[in-house]
Amino acid sequence: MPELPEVEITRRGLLPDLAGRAVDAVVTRQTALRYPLPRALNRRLAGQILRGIDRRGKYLLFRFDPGTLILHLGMSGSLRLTPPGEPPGKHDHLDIVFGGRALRLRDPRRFGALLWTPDDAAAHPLIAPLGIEPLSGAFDGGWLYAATRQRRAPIKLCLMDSHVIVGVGNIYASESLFRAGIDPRTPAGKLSRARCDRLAAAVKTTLEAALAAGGSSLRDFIHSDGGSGWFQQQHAVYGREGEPCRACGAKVRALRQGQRSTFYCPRCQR
DNA sequence: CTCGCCACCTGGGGGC
DNA sequence: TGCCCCCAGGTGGCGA
Repeated sequence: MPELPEVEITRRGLLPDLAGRAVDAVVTRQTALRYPLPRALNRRLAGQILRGIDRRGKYLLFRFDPGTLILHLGMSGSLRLTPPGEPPGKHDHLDIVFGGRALRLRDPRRFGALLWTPDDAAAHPLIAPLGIEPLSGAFDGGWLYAATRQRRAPIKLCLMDSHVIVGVGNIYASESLFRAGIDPRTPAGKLSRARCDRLAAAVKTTLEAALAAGGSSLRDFIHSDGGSGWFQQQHAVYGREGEPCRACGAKVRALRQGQRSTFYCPRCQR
């Protein structure tokens, strides 16, 4: 489910409610996520103050004095704050209780991950190899051009490789390539410098538009009953196979790349 | 190093 | 109704 904008919206929504607050208890119901849940979370965190929530790629980093809780929402994970006493649902695997309210992790597919590190989270084996942040100033056409020279893989797969660029998932990869007018099958190393400029700008614009859309419904999202899911967005090509391109009217096409669906406009994207 | 493929898991929808 | 197959917004780990 979540790509970078959804993860960032979650972070921003939780931060003002939770930063500086002490954990009352941690309640674990299902320990089999992508990795087994860390042991003794309640003993480790009870009484500890949440110092801050950072994000690296799609990982959320919950900072405590003794260490950092590293959370990835996988494909179906979500976090929200529940009112006191609300009973957990079937896929609510973990609660971190702050003053009666629970920060509740729901993840039906259990592709999510929760890890604990007493050390610098940036040095953790899952965090250290991550690629560039697409919304950072360092990410631009020049960077993208240099990073793709040796790559023959299709540009769409390259965009989704978290060891190259973080946070761009299946939806926003298709959307960004549409915005840049680039065929998703183009070998990454064949992109000209000018096209890299356009693509880097398109990635930023696409993610920022999603952030803005989510930001407007942020409070509802974090405090909702969870049934409303992620904010909706008007996609240009994603999920629109056979429908007319919003720009030129040609039929949007779908194909498979790396066992994932790609959507593109055959006329606008060359 | 780069690549292509598999794995993990549950649920929903369509076709028969 | 039921069953079976396919699909789903991620990514680590494997072998080539």
